[in-house]
Amino acid sequence: MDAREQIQSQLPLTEVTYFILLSLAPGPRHGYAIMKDVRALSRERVSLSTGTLYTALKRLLDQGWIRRVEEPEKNGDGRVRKSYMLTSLGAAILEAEVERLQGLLRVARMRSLKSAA
Amino acid sequence: MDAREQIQSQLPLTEVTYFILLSLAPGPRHGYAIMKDVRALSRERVSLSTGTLYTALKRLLDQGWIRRVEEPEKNGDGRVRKSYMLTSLGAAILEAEVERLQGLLRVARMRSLKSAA
DNA sequence: TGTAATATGTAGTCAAACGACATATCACCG
DNA sequence: CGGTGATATGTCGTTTGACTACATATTACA
Repeated sequence: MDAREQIQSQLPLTEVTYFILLSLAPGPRHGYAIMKDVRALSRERVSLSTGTLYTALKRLLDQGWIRRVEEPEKNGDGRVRKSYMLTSLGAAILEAEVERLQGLLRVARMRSLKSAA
Repeated sequence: MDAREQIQSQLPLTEVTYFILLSLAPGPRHGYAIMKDVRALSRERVSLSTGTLYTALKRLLDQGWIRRVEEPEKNGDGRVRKSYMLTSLGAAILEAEVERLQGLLRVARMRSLKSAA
């Protein structure tokens, strides 16, 4: 199995996974910031519960799609916030998912769905 | 809960559900024809197992998204093929899902995913 | 001092896709 | 006439992952 097939076999992403990866696309974020970002990105439609978020982050770490970022930035306090960033694998999977989504809309247009015009 | 919220609460569709509904968008089809159509629509990527297909069809019937079509067309033989068509609810849900997918791609563009350009 | 926002996590449940299995007919070829 | 592949419909058991509920702790502000 080549790299492309390896990636394709992970698709489709769930909506939750898609939004988490997309939230990390511009740069590192910690869990709670991801929650707020996803809510904003989805126009309040997707509100991650903490159960969903942290089990998803654990899974994404195991899969090697994201990794922990050591935070040099202790903002005065000593609080530890665990930040995450995309790995190159994670970024590749996100790109592949975007292409898959485009394919879904392409076939909707083929089937003359007015909303897909 | 108004009609729009009723529909929104059913999203996101799974990929399997999306393709089945899309396969029925142009008109009635029976199970096996749906299987072949989905395979073609997805460029061989999505190959429904019969376990997936028939349990999905049963669920979609229960939900009232599709309904059985009485087949007047017995093609010479007496074989019974069970055909299905979209209900107006099913069609509305498919349209809403197309709009959701467009939203997913819109945010990917916002995040400068090159593949979403 | 209390309450809302920030922040991270676990446990148990449920929906749905999947592979494996089962059955039957039809068309065609050797 | 017998076999094989396509057509056609279905069940069962497993696994994945999202969800709700629960649990804990800090910070900021009124």
